[in-house]
Order: sequence, then structure tokens, then C-alpha cells
Amino acid sequence: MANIKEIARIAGVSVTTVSRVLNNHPYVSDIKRAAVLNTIEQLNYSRNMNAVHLITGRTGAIAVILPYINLYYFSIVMDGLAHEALNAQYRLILCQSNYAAEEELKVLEMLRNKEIDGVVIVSTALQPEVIEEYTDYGPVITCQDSGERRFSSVYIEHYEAFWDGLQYLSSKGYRKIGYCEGRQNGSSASIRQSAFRAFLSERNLPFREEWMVYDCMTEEDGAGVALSLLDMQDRPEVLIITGDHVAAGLIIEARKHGLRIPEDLAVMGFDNQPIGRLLDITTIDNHLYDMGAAAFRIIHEQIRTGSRVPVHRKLDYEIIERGTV
Amino acid sequence: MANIKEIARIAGVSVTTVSRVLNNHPYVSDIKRAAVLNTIEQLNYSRNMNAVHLITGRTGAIAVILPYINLYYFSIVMDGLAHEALNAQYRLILCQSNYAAEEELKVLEMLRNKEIDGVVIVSTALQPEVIEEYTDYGPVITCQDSGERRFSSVYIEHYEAFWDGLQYLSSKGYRKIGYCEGRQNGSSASIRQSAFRAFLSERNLPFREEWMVYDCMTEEDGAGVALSLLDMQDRPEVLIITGDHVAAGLIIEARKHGLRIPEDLAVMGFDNQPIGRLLDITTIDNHLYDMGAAAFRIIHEQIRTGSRVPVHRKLDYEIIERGTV
DNA sequence: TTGTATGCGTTATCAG
DNA sequence: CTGATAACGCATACAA
Repeated sequence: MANIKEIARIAGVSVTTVSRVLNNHPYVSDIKRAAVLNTIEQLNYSRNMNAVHLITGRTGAIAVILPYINLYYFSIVMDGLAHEALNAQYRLILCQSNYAAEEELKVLEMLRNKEIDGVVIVSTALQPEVIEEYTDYGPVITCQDSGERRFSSVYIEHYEAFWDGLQYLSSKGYRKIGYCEGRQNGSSASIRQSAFRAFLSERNLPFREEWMVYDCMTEEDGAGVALSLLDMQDRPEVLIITGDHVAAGLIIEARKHGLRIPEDLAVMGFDNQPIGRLLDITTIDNHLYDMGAAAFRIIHEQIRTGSRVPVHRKLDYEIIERGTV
Repeated sequence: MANIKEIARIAGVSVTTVSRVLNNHPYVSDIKRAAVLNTIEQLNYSRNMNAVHLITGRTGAIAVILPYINLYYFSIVMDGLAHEALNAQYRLILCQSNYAAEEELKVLEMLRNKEIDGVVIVSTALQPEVIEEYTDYGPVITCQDSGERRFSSVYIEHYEAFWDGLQYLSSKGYRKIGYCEGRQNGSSASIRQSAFRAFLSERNLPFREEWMVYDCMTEEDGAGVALSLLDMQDRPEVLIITGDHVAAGLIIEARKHGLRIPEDLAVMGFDNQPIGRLLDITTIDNHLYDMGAAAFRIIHEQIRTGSRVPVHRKLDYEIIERGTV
């Protein structure tokens, strides 16, 4: 495979000139530029980017850590990231970690090894303290509120969003509110849960452990909740459920058994997924695409400018009023 | 940042010895190994992988080209790829191309530039002839049947799968069969379409252009089809629909208007998505996860062995009998 | 078992 | 505008 030296020799110039042509530098005479371009064409030359990466210390790649790419939440964030990356001519390295901290750590090691220019973390397996140990090696951004850290973050206030959602339910006259949460290992789950408890207590609304469901992650889990509600003596009037697909499972199963939504049971979702629109589910849109896009823009800016000052960006959410409340 | 030379100097050994320790080579005395490991620890040393990539000519990364990461089809294939990549300690570079051939070409250029060891194509924007121009630079695999090419492929026979699906419908006594296709730019769409036409003609079943729907990609599109069916004088008895989410949209909307499924209108889906299971949709599972996993294993093997002999692997599909037919 | 010397392919530096 | 030469950090052939 031809290299820059050979191009220089054949074109009758120095390697420096070839390099200048390759990088569109000024100060190359048209005649020499043409000669270089010509031999490049003739030899079907292509740059070995690894040499470029070595000497420049940059790779033009950013790694993304997320647990499962085929879950709605993550695939939408990834969509936002990928869209911006395409614009910025940046490459995205995907690490599907299954929440394995050890795998996520390997990605941070890649940052240390200069294989990548930055890391976007859309997972919760790593402690903030661990992440901070790598901030010297390049910019890192997480997609949740990690407080004042040496890395950046972009997030929505889950506490606030959940509180607002509950307020909305309350304003509709509901008093008996149940709660359906997904995976428990995320910090946002516990934040939402505390918002839930605080709200009930502030408003003097009844809290019942039977109205709380945890680790409810799939459509089928939602359907299971519907079944368990059927037998319940004292049912909640409304359920707030993280993940519209779970809400969808619940609604479909509930209707199958004659439960009217929202008359017999109201439902408020979370995520604003396509299935939610289809089933006319009232939900909270947490702007996942924007989150991914913002994360990329922030980290890209930090790489570009070399700034190590962490940026913390809070995003909006939005209650989507539809028919299940 | 410390480098191998400095480690050698401080540990009192040669750079070769340091390199041997780094790569777990034999023929290093325990005492020197310990000394090296010790200074590595002390200086918080980490390898510059770009130098390794440069000298070895390998990067340990494979690029994946797909149009949209947040569509079920692609996210599942990606899941299979990512799972295997994690096992093999390989990195995956995601290019979300939006079907832009020019972007996909850039990825093939990366192969030429030695930035990656191979390319997995789960898109259809590039012509096979174009892809073949890059097979000298490293292994490439596509996730559709491209015939006898200089690159590998893993695929299901869409013609056969669709034919079998139609046969199944036929065996259930349906004669008036409609067809609902997604994005038209994929070659698999036209293959399925020709299977559809051939089947009807062979069985002497009626073909009606009003029963054909194209570019039907979202849940809402499915719902739209349901509405248009309501007004139709002579409705099909059954609809075969690519994409369970589209089928779901159709079913939900149809039921809203009093259409009974499958009595008034039967539905057969494609993809076997979670929503399909929830709504009890009869469907064809095209084993997308396996496709991703197989694609990775094949290309990884080719990278490992250096073999340039293309592999063509046909995968199974499976009719999932449920309640909408 | 160890070390010396060379090369990987490029960009950066600096002198002209 | 141009070019010679020094980095970049590592792996490896070869010699010892």
C-alpha cells in the first residue's frame, strides 16, 4: 500500500507538501498540488488514519455507553446522538454494557488510551466518583443529574417531572394513586419514587404498598399488573407508569377484562412512545432525542475548544394530555 | 504522559521487555515483570492504542451501517451484533446513515484508511458493485441476500418466508388477501411483493390494487389503513403486513371502529415484535437478533483468520401462530 | 531471557 | 512557498 513518502517521490515533491495537500493547507502552488493530487489518484492512495491519530492525539470518535440498545429509551437517545455525530463528522462507538460496570470501565480506559476523544454515558452502572477519575483524559458527559462533578451532564429533573405529573392527576380529582416503576438500579427510579411519596404525604393522599409495583419493565409486566388489579379489593383510581409500552400492556390487558380506561382505571405513562400515541395514553415526554443531541453538542464543543469546565444542562419535559386520564 | 520508553528507563529494563509485559509475552523473568508492572502502576501509565493500531495494522473495531437505530428491526440486529462484539472484545462503530449512500461510503473509506477492521451493512443504500470495490481492504458483510459477491452476507429468504406466510393464510381458507408494505427502497420489499403477486397468480387468488398499500411504516400509517378499509366496498379478508407495529396500529384502530379481528379482518404481521405478542398478532419471526449475532461472528472469524472467502449464510424464519388469523 | 535498532505513516517544527 | 528532519509511541526482527 502506497504511503505519503512514495507519493512524494513520484510526484517529485517533499512529504511535507503531500501532507499539506492532504490537509488542504494553503501555501502550496497549484502546479505541485495538481501533481500530488494526480499521483494520489493514480496510486489509489489512501491515508492511514492510525498514523494521523497517533501524531495528532485525536481520533474523531466518541464512545457511547448504554445498557440496552433495543429499549426505546436508549435507542431514542442514541438517535439524537447519532444525528448530531453525522453532522459533526464524528464517529460513535457503541458499548452495549448490559449495566456491567466492568465493561463500562473499559470504555473509560479507552479514553485514557487515547482511542476516543470523549465518552457519553447513558447508563447508571458507574458511580460518579469512578467517572471522575477519568476526567483528566478527556470530556465525559452523563445523561442524568449527577450533581456538581468534574464531568458534564444533561438531564431532566425527574423529581420535578414526576411531581408535576402527580399534580396533574391530582388536579383531575384523583386521590387514590398507584405507581409502577421499571428497573430499580437507575438513580432516577429512586428519585421518582421519593417524589411520589413526598407528593402523597404533602397532599395527604393515601399511600398503599399494594398500589406500588417495582421492576415492571416489559409490556407483559404491564399486562401482569392489570391482572393483579382485577382481584384487588380496593383499587387505585389511577396508575402512573414509567414507560408507555408498559402502560400499553396494562391498558390492553385491562380492557380485555372489561375495565374501562380511564373510568375504572386511569393511566399516566412516561416517555411518550409511539405506542402511547396510538393508544391515546396521557404521558410525560422527557425529550429523549433532545437529550442525546444536547449531549453530543456539549461534548463535541468541549473536545473542539479543549475546555474542561463541566457543563450541566437541564432539559424540559412536557405533559402530553390524551385520553387515559 | 508517560510512554513505554520512560517506563523502561525507570524500571531499569529495555522497551522490549516493557512491551512484552504489556502483551503478556512469555520469556520475561518474574523479577523484571514485577519491576515493569510496578512502575506502570506508579506512573499511572496507559498505552497509546493509536500507536498499537499503527504498527499492528488492526484496530479492533468494526463499523455497522444502518439507516435508523430507533426502528425495531435495526435495533434488534444491533443488539445481536453488540452482544457478540462484547464477547469478542471488539468495538462497534455505529453509522446511522438515514439511507444516505454518501455517508455509507465514508464508512467504507474508513476501512480503506485502516480505521476499522471490517464493515457490517444493515442498509440497502449502496449497490453491491460499489461495496465490492472495497473488499480488498477488509471483510464486509451485508444483512440481505446480495447473490454471489466478493463480500459475505447473512439473510433470510424473504421470498420463501412471504410465500410460506401466504400459504399459511391460504390453508386457513382466506382467499381475499391484501398486502401492506413498508419502505420501498429496500430490495426485500420488492422481493416480498413479487412473492405476493406470484402466489396469488399461482393459486388463482384475486389481486386488487386497492388491497395493496405501500410506504406503510408507522403505527399511524397502520391506523390510516384501518380507516380506509372501513369505507371499502369489497374488503380483503386478511392483510399481510410487514412490521408488527404497523399491524398493531391497524388492529387497534380497526377495533375502535367495531371491526372484529380476525372475524371481519384477519391480520398477519412480520417481525415478531413485543407489541405483536401483546396484541396476540400472528406473525413471522425473522430472527433479527440471530442475524446480527451471525453477522458479527462471520466477520470476526474472517478478520481473525484473514480469510477473504465470502460466506453466505441463510437463516431460518418462523411462523408464530397467534390469534389474529 | 534480554536488549538494540528499525519501522509503522503521518504531522509538526523550523530553516530556507 | 518548500523541504529536511524530528517527533508520535509502540512492536518486532535480530543479535546477544
